[in-house]
This record gives sequence, C-alpha cells and structure tokens, in this order.
Amino acid sequence: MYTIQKAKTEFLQAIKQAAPPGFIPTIEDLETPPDQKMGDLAFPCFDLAKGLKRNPAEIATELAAKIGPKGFIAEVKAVGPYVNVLLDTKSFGEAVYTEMKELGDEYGTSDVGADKRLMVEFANLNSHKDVHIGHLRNLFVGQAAVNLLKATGYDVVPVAYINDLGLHVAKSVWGMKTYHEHEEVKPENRIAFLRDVYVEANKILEEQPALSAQVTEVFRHLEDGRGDEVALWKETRGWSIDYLKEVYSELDLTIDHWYFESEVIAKTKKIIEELIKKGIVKESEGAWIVDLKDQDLGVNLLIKTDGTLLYNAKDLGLAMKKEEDYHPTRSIYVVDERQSHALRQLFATLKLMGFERELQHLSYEFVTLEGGAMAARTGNVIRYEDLRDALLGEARRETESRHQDWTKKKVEKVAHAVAFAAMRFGMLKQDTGKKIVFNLKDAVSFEGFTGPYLLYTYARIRSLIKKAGRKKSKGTSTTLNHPTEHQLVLRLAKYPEIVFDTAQKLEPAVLCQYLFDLAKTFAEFYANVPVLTQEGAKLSERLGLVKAVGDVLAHGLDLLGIDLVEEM
RNA sequence: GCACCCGUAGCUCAGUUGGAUAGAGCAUCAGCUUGCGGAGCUGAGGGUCGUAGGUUCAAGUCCUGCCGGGUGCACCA
Repeated sequence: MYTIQKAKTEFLQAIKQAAPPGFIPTIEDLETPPDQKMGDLAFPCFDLAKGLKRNPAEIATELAAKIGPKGFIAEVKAVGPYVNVLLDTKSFGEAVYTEMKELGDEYGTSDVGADKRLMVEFANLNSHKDVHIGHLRNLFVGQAAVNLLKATGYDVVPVAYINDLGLHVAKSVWGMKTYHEHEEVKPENRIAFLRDVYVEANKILEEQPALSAQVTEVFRHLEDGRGDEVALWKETRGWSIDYLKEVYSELDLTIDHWYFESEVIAKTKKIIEELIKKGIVKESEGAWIVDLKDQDLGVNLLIKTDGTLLYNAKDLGLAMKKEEDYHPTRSIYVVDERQSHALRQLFATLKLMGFERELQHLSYEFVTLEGGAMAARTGNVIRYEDLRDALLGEARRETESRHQDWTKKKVEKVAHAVAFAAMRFGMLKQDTGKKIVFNLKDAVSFEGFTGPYLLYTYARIRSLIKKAGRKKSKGTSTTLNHPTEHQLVLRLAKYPEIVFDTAQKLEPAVLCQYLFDLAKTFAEFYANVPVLTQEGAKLSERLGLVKAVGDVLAHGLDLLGIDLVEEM
C-alpha cells in the first residue's frame, strides 16, 4: 500500500472512531480541499449529517475535536462542513521518500493487471498515403495507453494493423497503372509520388465516375492476387511500409506485431462462408450483410455487390488471427471517434459469432484544421514531416540563441528532444473526448502548459544536482517547512494514484495535468526557496526533495513517451 | 429523421465522478537580475459555466426541453 493510501486510511480510521458507531466511511469519500491552506485531505460531513438529521458544520466541529494528531496527521480542523487534516511533512515525507527509494522505477506502478494479457491495436495507418497530424494523436494516445497499462501490471501486446489493401490502394494502383506507367520514381520522391497519384486519381474519378469500374477491376485482382497490378502493388506497398516503419521508429513506437489487411483476406472469406451457412450473414440488395437492426446498429455490410470485401469484414478475420496468435483476454482498439458506429457493429458481429473476449473501443476525437477537417483525398492535410520540421526549426532557433557556445551536434540533440516533447504533449494534454483544432502558432509554443516547460523544469533540476556535486542529498524532511515544500511532498505522494487513475480511464490528459502542476509547484519552490546556499540538513533534505521531483517528472514523462534532456 | 460527442474568461482548455471562494495556459497590462537556468516567477483586469425548467441541504457536474457546433447512420476506411 502506498503512503498516500496509508495516510488516508489513518484519517478514515480516526473518523470512524470519532463518529457514531455503525458509520463506515470509505477512501472514496475523502476529497482534496480547494485551497492548500485548508489542509491536505478533507472529509465531507454531509452524509453523516443527513443520517443524524443535524447540521454538517456542527458535526465537523465535533469530529475534529475528537481527533488528535497521530501518525501522519499533524493537525485536524473543522472548516465549515468538512473535517480537514494537515499531514505531517516530517513523518509523511519520510515515508514517501523511503518508498520512492525502495521502489525506484517501480514507484507509481501497480499490479492490478497481473496475469492478464491485453492487446492494444493502434497505429492503424493506410499504406499509399502520408502520415499527417491527425494520425499523430492516434500514435501518441495509443503508445501512452500501452505504457500506462504496462505500468499497472498488464501483459500488453501492442499491435499495428496496416490497411494496405483497401479501396484507397486500388485507386492508387489504378492511377499509377493508367497515368504513370513506366514512370521512374526516385527513392526520395516515392511518398510524394504516391500522394500526388492518389489525389489525382480521386479528382479524375470524381469528374468521370464511370471509370470507377476500372478501379473495381483492379481491386478484385489485388484481392485475388492475380493480374499485372499485383507486382505494382507489391512494389509501392513496400515503399509505404518502409516509410511507415521509419516514422514509427522516429516516434519510438513499441509495436510487437504488424498485421496487414492483405494477409487476412483469405481467412475473412472463409469466416464469411461459415457465417453464411450459419445464417448470420445474409444476402441483401445484392450485397452480404449482418443484420443488427434489433440492436439499433443497422446492418454491418461485409461484401459489396461487386464482390469485394469491406473493411469491417476484414476486421473479423483480423480478430480471429489476433486470437490465434496471442489469445488476449481483452482487446483495446485505439480508433478515431468517427468509427465508433463501425466498431460497435464489429463487436456485435463478433459476439454473434460466439467470440467472447472483452472488446473495448478507446475512442478519441480527431484533429481538425481551423478551416475544417483534413482529407488525404484532396491533399488538404498537414503532414507529420511539416509539423516536425516546423518544431525542429523553432527548437533549433531557441536553443542556439541560448547557447551560442554549443556544438551543432549538441544543439541538434536538444532541439530534437524539445520539438518532440512539444509535439507529443500537445497531442496528449487535451481530453480525448475533445477534438483538437490544430493551430501551428500554439503547436510551436514552448511556454506554459507545454512539453518543453516540463523539460525545462527537469533540466533545472539536473543542473541543481550537478552543481551540488558531492554534497549528499537525504531522504528525510525534518527541516522542510516552506509551504511549497509541503506541497511538493504531497504531490509526489499522490503520483501512484494519478498513474492508476490515468491508466484506468486511459486518459493521458490526467497525467499531463498532474505533471504540469508538479512542475509549476516546483518552479514556485525554485523561485522562493534557496537550495545550494544552505548547509547541513537543510541542504541535503532540499536536494533530496529536488531529486525526488526530478524522478517523478522523468517517470511520468516516460509514460507519455517523452524523452528528457539534462540541459537545454 | 435517429444516434453519439461537444458548448466554462478575448482564444485554447482543466474542473477531484453532486460539495467549500469556478481554475490553468496563451494573449493584454504592471512588476521581478548581485541565490541555484528569465523556455521562469509575482500580480492585475477578464465569468449570468449556451439557454429555460426540474431533482437536491448543495448543480459547471444529474434529468427534460430548446439553441448552436461537430461526427456517424448500406457498398469509404
């Protein structure tokens, strides 16, 4: 049990003893007072008052009078209808330090997920297309989910599912075959070429809808693996996969297994045949569907009238393949909110098939531009590389202006960390239920509630520790008395609860907010409390506190997938 | 038409699962260098929490209606 929980339990125990017999408060009843001056933990007396039909403020006063300082509790006072306690910086702080020291990197983690294998499917990008800023949210939310679930003890299998054989690919291959045959494409221009062809093909098809019959023909050939388009598909698919692998590696995604749409087609066809025999899949208007109207989910369209498979159909094959490969007890699909209807259909269909695993859609709202949604079809996107280079440019400029004496290599390393921290934090700090209206000016800002601010806080911490040199830091808190010191200890203690909560909700923004608050409190401490000029216990204990803040900051940022630098 | 998401300061967002005086960042304005990094700190202005009802001792938070924005609902993924 973590120290913060012990402190809460102590408080509850005291309340229980002071309250009338039979009243059993729970840890969930405890709150945090809105103002630190009011105390560290609060117990609201409303429920008790209701049972006794008395004024909650009176009850709070009575309870507070009966509870004395004991253990971690230094002070008890009634504030209106609340009983508030102030924790003892010395004993509480010491307990927090001790457990941080004992647990090391494990501090904040838990084992609720022990013995459970969990699959996280994310990074489901399309081949033959660019990576744009909308995808980044998926990649970062997915990776954070993977890290957080691992931190709560799950055996996590992160997988990516690449859509390398959808209609978009058929359009692309058709466009190349029809308008760019035998055209030589230099390796460095491959992705741009694919993008241009895709936009061009869409434009032509819009103007001449009759040509879509040709695309269908190409699609059929690709699905069946025959015809002269297959070679072209294979080659260009290779370009795309190389590109995606490069991007994923640049973003440090940890993906255990890559699944491809093209490899689940045969299995999907077999599954559908069986489902037809069982009467689950039926013919309707020339297409093949699963009727889910009784569940208010409409119909799940699997095979089009032209005989080609739809995305939802192939997801059935994928689910079975994943089950064979890893048999996870729970599967999390990290997918854009716009697909929630399709995913509900998928889950419902799998259930009809007798697939009993727990399935969860981790949905997030999409990233849009100020002028409206992005669309690869028309080329109206901000590509990942554009954002990255804008961030790198800005970070380089900032770093150079601060450190004229640094080598180019050093500047580059720091600029890289700053740029990527800004990118990741920017995508993670907002609640997944809210869409992000992308704004380049805000995105390249390094001040305030941003990744670089956290990196900066960490760099200042490292600088302090480096300057302290051989002076010892100590995991005690006998002399800590500044309000910010108390606040820092309390925040450090709460870290395990935050990690747990963030992992439970799979809402990285919660952790972002916490880390920012921690950094903010540290900055206040830093501006008001001297460290290196102190001596004796004051020096060593403050150094200990500084180091502990740095450790939690590093741990939390690591969970978000953000790399740190020692100086910047 | 139906379903889901959203509406909080000029802008972008938090808001402890119904509790105390609704908070941050950006922007604006005013300050902070002889002590450790100014990507920082301190302060100020800025709010009928879309709106009208309802439930409750207590509503930004729950329920209902309405308004506004977004997304989805059979051959895209």
